Amino acid sequence: MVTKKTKNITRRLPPAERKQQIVEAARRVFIRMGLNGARTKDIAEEASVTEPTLYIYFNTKQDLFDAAIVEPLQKLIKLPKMKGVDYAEAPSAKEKREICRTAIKEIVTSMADVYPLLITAQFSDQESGTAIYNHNIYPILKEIGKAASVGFDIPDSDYAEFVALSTFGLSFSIVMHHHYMNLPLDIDKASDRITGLLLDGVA
Amino acid sequence: MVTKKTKNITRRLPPAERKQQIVEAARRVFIRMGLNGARTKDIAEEASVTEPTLYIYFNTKQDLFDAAIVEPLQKLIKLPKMKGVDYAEAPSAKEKREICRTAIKEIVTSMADVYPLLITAQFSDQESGTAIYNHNIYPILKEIGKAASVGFDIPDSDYAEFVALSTFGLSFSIVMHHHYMNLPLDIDKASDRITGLLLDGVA
Amino acid sequence: MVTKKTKNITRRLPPAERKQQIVEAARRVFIRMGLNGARTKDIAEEASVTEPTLYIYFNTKQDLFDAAIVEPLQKLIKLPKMKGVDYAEAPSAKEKREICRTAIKEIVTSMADVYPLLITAQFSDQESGTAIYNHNIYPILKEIGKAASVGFDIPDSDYAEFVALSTFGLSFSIVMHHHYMNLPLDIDKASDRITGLLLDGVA
Amino acid sequence: MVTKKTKNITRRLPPAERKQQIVEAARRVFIRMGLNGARTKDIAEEASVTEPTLYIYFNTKQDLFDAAIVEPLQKLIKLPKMKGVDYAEAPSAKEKREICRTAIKEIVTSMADVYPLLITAQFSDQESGTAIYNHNIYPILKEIGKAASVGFDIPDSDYAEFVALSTFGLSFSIVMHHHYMNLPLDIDKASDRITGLLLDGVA
DNA sequence: CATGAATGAGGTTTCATTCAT
DNA sequence: CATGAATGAAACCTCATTCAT
Repeated sequence: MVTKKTKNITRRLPPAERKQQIVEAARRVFIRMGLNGARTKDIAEEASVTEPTLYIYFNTKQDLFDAAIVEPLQKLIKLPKMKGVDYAEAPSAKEKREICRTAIKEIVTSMADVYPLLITAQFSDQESGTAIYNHNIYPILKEIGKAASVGFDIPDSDYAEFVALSTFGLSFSIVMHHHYMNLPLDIDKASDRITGLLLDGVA
Repeated sequence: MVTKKTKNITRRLPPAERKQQIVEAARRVFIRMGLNGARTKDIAEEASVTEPTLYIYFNTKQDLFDAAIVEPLQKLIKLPKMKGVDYAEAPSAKEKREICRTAIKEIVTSMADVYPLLITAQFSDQESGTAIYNHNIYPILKEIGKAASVGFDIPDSDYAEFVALSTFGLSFSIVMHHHYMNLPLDIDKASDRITGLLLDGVA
Repeated sequence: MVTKKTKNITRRLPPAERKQQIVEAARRVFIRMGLNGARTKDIAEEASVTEPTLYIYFNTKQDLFDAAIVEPLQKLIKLPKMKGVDYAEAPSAKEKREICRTAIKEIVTSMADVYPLLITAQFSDQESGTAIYNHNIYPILKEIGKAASVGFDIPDSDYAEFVALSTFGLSFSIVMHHHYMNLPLDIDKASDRITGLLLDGVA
Repeated sequence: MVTKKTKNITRRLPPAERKQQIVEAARRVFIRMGLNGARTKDIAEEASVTEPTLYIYFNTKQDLFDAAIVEPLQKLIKLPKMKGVDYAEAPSAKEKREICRTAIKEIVTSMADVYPLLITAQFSDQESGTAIYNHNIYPILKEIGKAASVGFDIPDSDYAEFVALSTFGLSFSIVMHHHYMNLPLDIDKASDRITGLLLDGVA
């Protein structure tokens, strides 16, 4: 008697699900290995499909990278909706501080989500790094700068940009630290500290 | 008339010079393309030698990467000698501020030099990123933290670490900005601003 | 009119067949050129596949060498089942002689099959030659020696070993001769002569 | 004070000596690694010279191989001067046996010297193997055959050739055994045994 | 004569991608 | 839709050999 061999991999998934599965697998591998270090073979294995299947859903490895890393990065990086207007209208210092804290918490939260994508996309090579910075990061910084400009009442747009950059740098370094030390990130604590630093300097 | 053919590339350089030339070419290419994106062919062309010549001086591409990126990174990253002791002894607030400014200027200067190496080594893949962070970056941060702890009179070592991390993040983001916007970096101005932020918060 | 281009090589063979095809091609090339003289390019051409295809079925050239030369050598070299026991029990001289002739015929037959593999594996370099001799040839010789010891009633195991070695040498040289002179080998005639020489010396 | 660096390698040897030194080094390396496995780098190191120096004395690696392996092989392989004539004239059986033993001793001695060269040249690839066999080995075998034909009074030249081949095979296998088992070869004992086998068969 | 520096040609192996089923 | 088989292109690296000193 011959028994039919059955593979343990999922066959004939609905296209959307399969695509999702591939994108997520690709993301994990790209984050681990970078664009050029990742092998389509590894992505396929991670997604429990064969390599040709990748090419049903994506034309090239670069497309897959875009779908797995660049697009979600762009989506996530837009999220923090600055409430500069509200901020300007807040009368008391205490309220101002609270609004600021909330905004920074949003930024830190976003950074925590975005960090692996960011460093994967941003630092894969100089050219795409520059592109990402110009098209995706800098515009956000300018928005944050504007909000800061209104919120902190900074007329000097150059200094406002510096403040925005600082917010980015502070969030980035905190998340980086927890990332490489493999520590859980207490977002509230981090946001509080960053807010404190920004408003008053080192305690 | 037949003229003797002469190649326009420099032949028969002393080993030390040739090696230097190769290392510098490799650095440029690795910074542009990353470890996995860089091609030995490109490095050879950039250095005006043939590929086999690379292998006279280095056994593998990885060795070349180490010599071109990792080793100088490690050398440069050690430079900023924190003067926490001096700082503690400084009596007046004004003097303290000045010492702090000097220290930060050193850090920013170092960051400006180190930035391309840092992102090339740190973000080529997760594994080496973690290694670099643990062996090269975090120890420095702890030193800066100690200096900050003494200088700012911070008893909480966790918070001191946060301050060190902040210094890193602020320098990093400023240098990053100028790097991708292809702008010259005014180190004095940047240091002043960072110092101001750290000591007093946003103006 | 444009006709669909079709390659004249067999595509999409079942793996077992393709592997077999590659192994056989590799064997021919290795026998012709030796391990270090053989080029994967030549093997691929001989097998009517491209070089990468070789690496689907074998990890390295050495693996291919093992599969094409070493493994069949080990398999074939085991075949001659000595019938020393039968031999001892054979009563008459005539029967003894016949049993001896049969055994030697088996050895010569085996040698004829094995010869190209043997010299390819044995004489590619000193190290592997020694390994093959110790692991594959000498054990067989010891077995033959034991059979001879029983069959010819030789108490001196050292002399029995010499007899075994002689059988090997006689078969080897005969097969070698026909191999290089490109002559067909008459196994019966060869076996008869060797048997005669071993039992009675030069006629 | 700068001291002049002095290399520890011998410079400016008389050409003949230097050539000799290179040939011997090459021989050792070729015997160990085979023609295609040997690296000119290894040969140069073994000879304590640099690679270009090899090319002062030899045009190609193949030339060096010929000088180191093929030529000495051809020289040594000619040595055993068969004394077939003497043999025919020897009257008594005992004298005949003694002359035979002497001849075989010469062959075994020659084989012991020649063995490493023989397998290196003969089995590096099929083509050169065939060439060596036809030009260097077979002619000798024919001579030995003629001597045997006279000495043993064998009219059948085909059988005489078989006897010559047998002498070769017996010597070869004995020397091979001692070579791979790394045992000293007792030439007298080996010659006695081979003589005995050839004249009388297994004792 | 001998070498240090360099290279042309080519080796094995990898990888993203395609084709036929 | 998914795969098993195969490949073109090119990667890293090696090696015999040459050139200028």
